[in-house]
Amino acid sequence: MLPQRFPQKPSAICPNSPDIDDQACLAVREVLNRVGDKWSLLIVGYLAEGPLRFNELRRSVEGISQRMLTLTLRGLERDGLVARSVQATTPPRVDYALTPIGLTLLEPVRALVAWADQNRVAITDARTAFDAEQQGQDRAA
Amino acid sequence: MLPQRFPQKPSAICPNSPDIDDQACLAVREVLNRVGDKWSLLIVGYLAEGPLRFNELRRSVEGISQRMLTLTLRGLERDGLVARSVQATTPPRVDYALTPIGLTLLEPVRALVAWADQNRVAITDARTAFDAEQQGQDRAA
DNA sequence: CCGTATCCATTCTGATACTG
DNA sequence: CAGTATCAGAATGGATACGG
Repeated sequence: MLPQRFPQKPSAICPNSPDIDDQACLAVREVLNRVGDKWSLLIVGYLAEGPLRFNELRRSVEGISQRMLTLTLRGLERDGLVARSVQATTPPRVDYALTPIGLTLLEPVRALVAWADQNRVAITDARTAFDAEQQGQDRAA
Repeated sequence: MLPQRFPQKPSAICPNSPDIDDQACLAVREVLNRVGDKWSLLIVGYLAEGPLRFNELRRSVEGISQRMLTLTLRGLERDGLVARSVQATTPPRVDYALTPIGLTLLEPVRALVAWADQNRVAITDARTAFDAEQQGQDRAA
């Protein structure tokens, strides 16, 4: 409802429909932020095959620290993408599983991953070419 | 070819096909890293409607600093997603446009954005509920 | 087993000032 | 107009130690 000095919106990010406002833009970026961090997608990927316990995830996601696993799981749980269930046995057993929403996330994520996979060679080549050209520029100067 | 202590791979991130190796996993995460940063998708979104000059982008992408616009554009250019064309007039005119690869990125990105848009309310609600529950936990302790 | 707390290094980002 | 350089603060991530 606030006056917009820059009413133009990026079609890829926020479809130009009347009921998509700046709030949606922000929400989209927040979601992308979560999904784009270092571990979230990897964890969602592992959970796609079924629930896993904390230390099972820790062993699966090679290289992740305990701290980051906890933090990332909390984030996913907070957003309602992952469910945490505790059985108060000794020792305690904690399972993590995708929620229904978490499951639906899998589809667009897979599309993006497929794109990344299809274009990774082209991207690597582009990087190499770009870096080589930069080198040349520096020498020319 | 190296022995893998953890051969299991996240299906969402790395499809379990024989010719997708750990390199692909890394490449995918690199791509996701680029796409997941603060400004890239926003810029790709604006360029989806056609080429734009540097300062046109600056005015469109509200809140971006000159520095970050430069850096993000360089990154996208390096990855071959955006093309930079200079006309050496005075003052110089520099146009940025999506490359063919950049254009193909738009489709999976739109799918993710659509998901984010469809689920943003649920996610916001989940966050509120989670935070409220955390508050309760703190008080209970 | 499943965390939390603390500390530290690295990276990212924005503000500002300056150049061809 | 289209950048680059420099600096400071914020955010991110890892290592380690400790607690329920």
